[in-house]
Amino acid sequence: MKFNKLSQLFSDLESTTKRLEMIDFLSKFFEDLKEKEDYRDIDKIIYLLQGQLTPNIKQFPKMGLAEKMIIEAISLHSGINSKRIKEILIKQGDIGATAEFILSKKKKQKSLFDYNKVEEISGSSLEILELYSELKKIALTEGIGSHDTKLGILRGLISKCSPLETKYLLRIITSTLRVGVQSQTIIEGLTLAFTGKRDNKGVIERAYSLSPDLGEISRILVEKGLVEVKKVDIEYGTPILSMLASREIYTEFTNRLGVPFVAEYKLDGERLQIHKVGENITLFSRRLLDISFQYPDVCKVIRENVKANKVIFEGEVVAMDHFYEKMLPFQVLSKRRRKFDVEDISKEVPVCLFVFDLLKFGEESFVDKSLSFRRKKLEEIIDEKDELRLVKSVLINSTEELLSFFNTARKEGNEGIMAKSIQENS
DNA sequence: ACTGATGCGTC
DNA sequence: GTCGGAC
DNA sequence: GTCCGACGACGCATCAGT
Repeated sequence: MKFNKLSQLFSDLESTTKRLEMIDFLSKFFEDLKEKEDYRDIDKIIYLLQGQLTPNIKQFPKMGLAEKMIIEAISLHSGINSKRIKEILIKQGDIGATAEFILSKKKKQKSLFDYNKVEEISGSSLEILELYSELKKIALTEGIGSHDTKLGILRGLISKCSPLETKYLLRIITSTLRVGVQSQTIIEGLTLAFTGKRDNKGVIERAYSLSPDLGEISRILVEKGLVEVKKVDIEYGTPILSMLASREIYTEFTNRLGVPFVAEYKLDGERLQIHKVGENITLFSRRLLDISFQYPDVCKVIRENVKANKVIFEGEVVAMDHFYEKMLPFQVLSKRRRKFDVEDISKEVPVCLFVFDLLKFGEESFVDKSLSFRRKKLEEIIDEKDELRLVKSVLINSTEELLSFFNTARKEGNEGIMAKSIQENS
């Protein structure tokens, strides 16, 4: 598929704020692929729609280009100095629109002198595959001179793009595509186009949350059907999407959840999803980056104190004082977010992993098991240590109990508390 | 070898 | 992480 | 209530320029 077709979709999506209309644009676009049975680029199209090059679970580098660098690129390409471009940027509001504005002027001028380059001017020839491989090159370029190399590749791309295409190209590069759709809306569009019924959304949503690669899910859907999408399950080595909490006044907990419910400390640290396969420990961040290298001490304590050959679980890693008595605030932990001198800093800033959930044990998925069942299993398999504990969790029966739990939580340096329903399906 | 600008990812 | 807009 | 995007603080990595 040509990039101009995708650009047109971006443009359509951007033209409305109505979700239903966006879903309609998406499903029409997908139905067109369906008619032509042209699924070759489906995964790449999905990634680009998400404003990304690869799904988060692929540990692929970022572009390393953002607004300031793009201004340089536009400047080089158009001959307009960067100060002037910044002025236009303020007026236009975004870097993509700025480029579109400048280029459409320039190309008009150019066409007066150079009739031979009509194709270049219309910019309609760029294949998504080519765009994609060039973008990958930009992301993979590193080291001395990488700056210029990246800009060089980008200039090449811009010269093959129409102003409209350039607009979205630059937005993709700067991670500001913002056409109003993200995973949930894309899933709706896919569901409608390829299953005909919006009710099937849950199937795709579930598959995506357990294997967060929407490009791959789409491919399964179009090539093998919904039946195969249903079979997608949590796997070792593939991090699942994090369940996010929402903020609420804690006195509202009883109203919403009824009693009893479970309350846990909300810790001021960094969330980790841990995959243990034998001696092999992988730690994933909330955005599914593999950050195992950052916490060798955590990996070690898991290796030695989690009595399960294969297991996936979640916890919050928190900075501790040297006696492992007091939890320290997030800023202290953030010193651990580094690539070099990892061993030194891990001695300087000790941490404790507070485990709070179990996702898979052996070959058995725990994602649909009840909270108490998951907790019980965790208690069985984890030998608590200074550096590895289960998060404090209690059953709350009354407002009085809630109040006192909240107060102790705050006293001990927590951010607050988490409330979890004890219903089976949550 | 050092510094500032830029980019990135956590909360 | 928070916030607010659109639906 | 759901979804998306705009926003901020902080610390570290990388690279260009010197």
